[in-house]
Amino acid sequence: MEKYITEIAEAISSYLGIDSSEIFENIQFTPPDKFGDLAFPCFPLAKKLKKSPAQIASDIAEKLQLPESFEEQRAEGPYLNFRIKSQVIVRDIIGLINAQSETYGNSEDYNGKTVVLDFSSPNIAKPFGVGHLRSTVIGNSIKRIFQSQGYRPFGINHLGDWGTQFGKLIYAFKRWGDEKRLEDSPIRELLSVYVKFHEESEKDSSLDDEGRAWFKKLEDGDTEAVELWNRFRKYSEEEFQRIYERLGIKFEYQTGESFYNDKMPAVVEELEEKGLTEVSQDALVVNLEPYNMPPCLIKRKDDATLYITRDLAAAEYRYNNFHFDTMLYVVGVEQQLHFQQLFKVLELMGKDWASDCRHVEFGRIRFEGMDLSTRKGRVIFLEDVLDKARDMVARIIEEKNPELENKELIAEQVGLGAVIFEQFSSRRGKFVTFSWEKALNFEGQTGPYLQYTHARLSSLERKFTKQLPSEVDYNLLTERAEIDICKKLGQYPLAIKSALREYEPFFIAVYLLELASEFNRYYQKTRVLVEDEKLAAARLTLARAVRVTIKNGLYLLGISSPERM
RNA sequence: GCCCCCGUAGCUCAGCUGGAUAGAGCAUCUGCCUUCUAAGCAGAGGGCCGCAGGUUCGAGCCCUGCCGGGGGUACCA
Repeated sequence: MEKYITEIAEAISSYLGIDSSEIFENIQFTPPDKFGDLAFPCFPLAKKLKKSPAQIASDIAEKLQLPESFEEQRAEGPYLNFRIKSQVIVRDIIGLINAQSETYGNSEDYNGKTVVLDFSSPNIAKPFGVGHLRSTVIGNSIKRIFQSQGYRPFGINHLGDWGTQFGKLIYAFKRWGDEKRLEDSPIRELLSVYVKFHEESEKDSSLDDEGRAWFKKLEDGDTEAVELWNRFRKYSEEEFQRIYERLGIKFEYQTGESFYNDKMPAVVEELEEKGLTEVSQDALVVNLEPYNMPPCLIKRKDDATLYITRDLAAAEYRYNNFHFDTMLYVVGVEQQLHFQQLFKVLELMGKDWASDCRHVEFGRIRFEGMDLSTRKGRVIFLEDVLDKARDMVARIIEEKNPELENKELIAEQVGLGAVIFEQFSSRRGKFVTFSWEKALNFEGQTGPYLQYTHARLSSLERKFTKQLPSEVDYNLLTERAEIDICKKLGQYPLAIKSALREYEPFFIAVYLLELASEFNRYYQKTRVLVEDEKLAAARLTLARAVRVTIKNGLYLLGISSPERM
């Protein structure tokens, strides 16, 4: 599609003597079914040329040499509209998708660049709840999107394996925990003592000091504390690993916060050397008042470190080791201030790469109007959600397609498709309310809808038993719907580019739904495998282009595309 | 108190750097399975785009105020 926009931009540019990139920016898609395909609104030129937009449009329309891929240009009020030659677009797009297949949509725009993504990052010793799903799934998708455009990605699972909460947990386990229960069901036992701790600390705030004291011991290497912490960590990692495997997610690094323990003193020293720190209320802070922010706490009054201290060390370490061009933190909005402080302190330290760091924030998952809260024990285990989705799909398969092979595998893939896709059903900044009804919906704008479309198209290809002619005659695709589908297919690379620009996988989800829906409308009333073999071949090629594009797009979202379901 | 985000159809959300008649899905109602998977398709109803001003040739989108909701705000992450 970009190719055509460029053609127009260059033609108008040489006609008017204006920079073509400026025109390129202004060219837009027309509202569907009217006014051709691409439009150039003439409003911005009105002042410069001292003529009305409508006048400018008709002037250009009359005199401009029609760019070669177009069959028509006309002025419609203040808009100059262009219609692409349908044979050209059909040949170009289907030809391209056929040739590129699995790589359609990929580009080398960012070859040689490196991106670091900090995502998922659950806290150890706590269950992996639906709350963690968002960062995990969004981060994974952004990673794939960046990779598809040439970036070399480093996905880092910055496990929350350090901090005061572990002091609390150690204290709580020593006081209320049970060895046997820990052996049998580690995460549930840890959750239960953690919840107990927060119940009790409501009544007796001295418990918080106990927790802090145990964290201090842990940081100082106390044997008992370290031994318990190690066990908590081991149990959690086993649980997480199981879930990541199910979701098909891999990290280049699983370096949690504790990894940076020995790297913090250097950062603290550097801050002090650069004169950025001061002691306030017995704590070591960086004063950020000039920037309208509360002070950034580097060390507590008992000398123990804080979250941000570890993040500073981590950022420095990552820059030194990966030399990233961009670093993305896929973390909830509620940590916005934390990241503003982090980036500001890095900037004050003179790290010029601070401006390459970005907080990709997303809205939290709520449950029935309330926030999920680990502290209060309000958790929905992600595994339970995935299991339920899988079982529900299995039931539907039993009902609709009992002959299906590999039922369990496909039920799992489709269940995951539903749960994952739901995370892309609105912009990432939105808060989402978890409901079983939505998570287990397989109709309408859902993952299974796309997977189903893909499966039907796969089946179509299986049913075409004849040999595809080596030269498919694209000129046979003359129906309006067929040409429109090609135009839509051509927009796929643009959807990826805007998804990348705004760290917004949602754009790809929307695009795929539009594509699938447009194709399904066509497919409902037009038979593909017709008697006329040449026509059948041409339509089948179109169908395959749609299937491949859906599959590629679903991959970028982290969803698999079964061929039968 | 201060800072940030949100308010569009009954519900959940789109609406690209302001641009051509505000769009989907769910839910409700009505049709379509002797032909490529009905997890599909077609159709219907449903909107002072929170309220009030302002900027502009043009505002759901930008600015100001107000109302309503959410989040953050020094020893949690």
